[in-house]
Amino acid sequence: MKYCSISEASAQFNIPESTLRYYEKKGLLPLIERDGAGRRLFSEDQMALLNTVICLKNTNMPIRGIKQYIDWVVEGDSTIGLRLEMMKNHKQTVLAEISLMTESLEGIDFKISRYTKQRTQTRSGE
Amino acid sequence: MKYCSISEASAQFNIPESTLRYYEKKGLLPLIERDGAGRRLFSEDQMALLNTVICLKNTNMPIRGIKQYIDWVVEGDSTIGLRLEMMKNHKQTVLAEISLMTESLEGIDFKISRYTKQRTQTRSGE
DNA sequence: ATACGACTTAAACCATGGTTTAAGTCAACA
DNA sequence: TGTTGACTTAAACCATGGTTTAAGTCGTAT
Repeated sequence: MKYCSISEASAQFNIPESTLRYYEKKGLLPLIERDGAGRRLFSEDQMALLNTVICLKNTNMPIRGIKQYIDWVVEGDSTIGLRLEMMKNHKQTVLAEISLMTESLEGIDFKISRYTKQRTQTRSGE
Repeated sequence: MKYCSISEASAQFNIPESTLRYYEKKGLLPLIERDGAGRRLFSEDQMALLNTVICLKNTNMPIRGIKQYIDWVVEGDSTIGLRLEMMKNHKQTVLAEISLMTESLEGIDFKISRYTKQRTQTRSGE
């Protein structure tokens, strides 16, 4: 099993070391081992878990939601039902967010096309 | 021309009155008129502008970005080129955000399908 | 005329998600 | 052996985006 230092984990996920320490403190990266000098060792399992944390973060799940999920992962198989329900709910939340952004983007596209015309024709408006 | 009170604007866009006041204070809603008692009057133009502000907010443009845009709107036609450039850039930012979310959603879908199987079969894993 | 509801302000407060700082430890290399 | 670089901690600090509070004003219905 290969281990990563915090700087390697930071580089691989392009996340500041300070953020990784913050995530550990918040309970998003539990059970991280240490070497003899107290330095963090990220196992492959931890790197996979970090990847999951980042997926959830990328989809705007709040820290305490991610923590709940991680707590359930640590708790074991008995929480699979809860995790499944959480992921299904989260997926719906994310799809709604994407829809809202996509819809709002139409308003932006409308401005782009209006401004594109106006720039050459010299007209007025908001 | 019909005018809206702050409570009507709040209801129409489903935004708290406190947030509308905050936006005005931040310069996102300039030139809002007042009645004899000092109460805000939202004209149709202001409601249209508020709609634009909300579009930009829905797509996660920071307040100071929205303010810059609004400042340019107020400044007039000479800023159409700047506004066009801003909206084009913003569109790319939004598309990138949507891509990241969509991509991260795949990791979530993977968990959903794994957990769905595991729930009936009793297996182990993260 | 008075009480109510809707509005006003400035300022304080809050949550979220980090980032930065200060002081210190340790391993390895010159 | 001593200095350098990577790491450690706790705590302070910061930005963003509001929300809440306190105190007061106005118009209208009773």
